[in-house]
Amino acid sequence: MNRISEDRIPRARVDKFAERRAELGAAALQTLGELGYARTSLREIAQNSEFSHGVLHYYFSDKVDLILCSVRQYKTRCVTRYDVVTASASTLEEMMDGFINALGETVRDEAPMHRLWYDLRSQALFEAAFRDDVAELDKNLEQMIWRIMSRFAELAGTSLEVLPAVIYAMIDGLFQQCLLKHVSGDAAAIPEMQKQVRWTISQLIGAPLVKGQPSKPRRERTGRVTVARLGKV
Amino acid sequence: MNRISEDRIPRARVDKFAERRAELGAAALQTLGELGYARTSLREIAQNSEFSHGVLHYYFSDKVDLILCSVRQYKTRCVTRYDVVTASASTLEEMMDGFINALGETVRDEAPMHRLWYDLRSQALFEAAFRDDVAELDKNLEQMIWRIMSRFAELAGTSLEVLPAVIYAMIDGLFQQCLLKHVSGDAAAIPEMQKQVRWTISQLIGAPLVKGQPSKPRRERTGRVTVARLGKV
DNA sequence: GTAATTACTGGACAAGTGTCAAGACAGGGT
DNA sequence: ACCCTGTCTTGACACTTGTCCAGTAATTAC
Repeated sequence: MNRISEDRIPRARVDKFAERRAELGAAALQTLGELGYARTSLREIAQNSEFSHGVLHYYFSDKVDLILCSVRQYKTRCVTRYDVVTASASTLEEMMDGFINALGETVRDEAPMHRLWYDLRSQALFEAAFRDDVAELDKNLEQMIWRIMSRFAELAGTSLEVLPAVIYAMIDGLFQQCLLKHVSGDAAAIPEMQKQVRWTISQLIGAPLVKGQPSKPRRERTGRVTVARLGKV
Repeated sequence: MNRISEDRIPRARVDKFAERRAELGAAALQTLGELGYARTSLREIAQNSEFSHGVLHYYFSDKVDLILCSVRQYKTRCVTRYDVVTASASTLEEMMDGFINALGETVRDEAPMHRLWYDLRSQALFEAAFRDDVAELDKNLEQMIWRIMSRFAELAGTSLEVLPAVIYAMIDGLFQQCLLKHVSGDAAAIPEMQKQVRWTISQLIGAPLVKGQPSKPRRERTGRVTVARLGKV
């Protein structure tokens, strides 16, 4: 019989049940990161675990239940990813280097997990069942970025003149651009993104951290108006 | 026999062939916008056209060929979406209102097309076949945003101190956040996004267009540092 | 007109999908 | 010894998928 529809279960069994759910959720997470949502099947997930495909319907009511479970695991793993940097840095330079390095490492080492996140966020645009979890995770990520930027401002002795949603959009957008280039084989994607983020943050907190950066970047003609351009970093 | 593998075809037939490809590509575009990539099948696409499912393999070598064709159609439709605003505006206020309104209308009227775009961009993170087209479209969108922002700067008599990729990331990120909220039924999503974009652009060009906006936004405690917050707009 | 080529249909195919259920296997309690 | 209960496997189901093809209708060439 299916356990998930029951109640009145001894405490120890509940733990073991939840444990196995987490185990299968991890297998789902791995598979989704490798193949993407559109190409992930239950049998493929089971093959990435040590069980057969039938067990999935013993621990999960259906496919959506399983995927939501794995998304929630991803969430807890992800939203505190950079808090250690925030906590340990005591100077602006240390903070900047730590954050930039952590960003680069994330793209390099955890590309599958993050492309999965972007995939699921897109799925939420079509599938209502994903929206609540995606919205909550998105909010948590925005808050994480906001904590980091607040720490930057604190270390710089300034205050942030920008909305949390805007900063999040910026960092997230640059990260996403970088991720696509990175998985496309562009080796320069990560340092380029790091340069952009470094430059952007230094602009936001009004304290140029970019060495050799002129206060007014040199200009060149682009279309009908003279535009700023990133100097040598 | 399959036409697409042949050559030496009269000029008139080539046109008609391309015409039907475009027609079927449009049907694919509509279907993808409604269902998303993961749930779109060839039979579903054919049902949104006036032909049977078999015809798709007469005009397209396979599913990827068809989808790429539809993506390229989307591209040409999309990348000049806001150029009319840029061209017609002669004052900063006019430009701002025009752009903000156009953004809102896009979310309201063309949500399916744009969630499809985000879906396909996510697919490109997994499927190499999509990467070239997605990268090119992404670049064109960045340039479109850059043209708009350049026009803003021109009208404001200032120059932009920010990278094209960063502005694009910002606008795109805010748009994406808004789109998710909008399809989730949040009626405030569009005006909220419009407020954010208006505020952001006015910050970037150093000319506050937000009526009643104090030069220094009022502060409140959030966590460990005093942070800026959006004033009444 | 007829013949040839193009355009399209509808059904078939194998492979893969989510879902489910009957049974196997273990372990403990009685 | 037995049954009972929680786990897990195996195989099946109804269905969908992309792909292909024999055959037909429509169009063009002559």
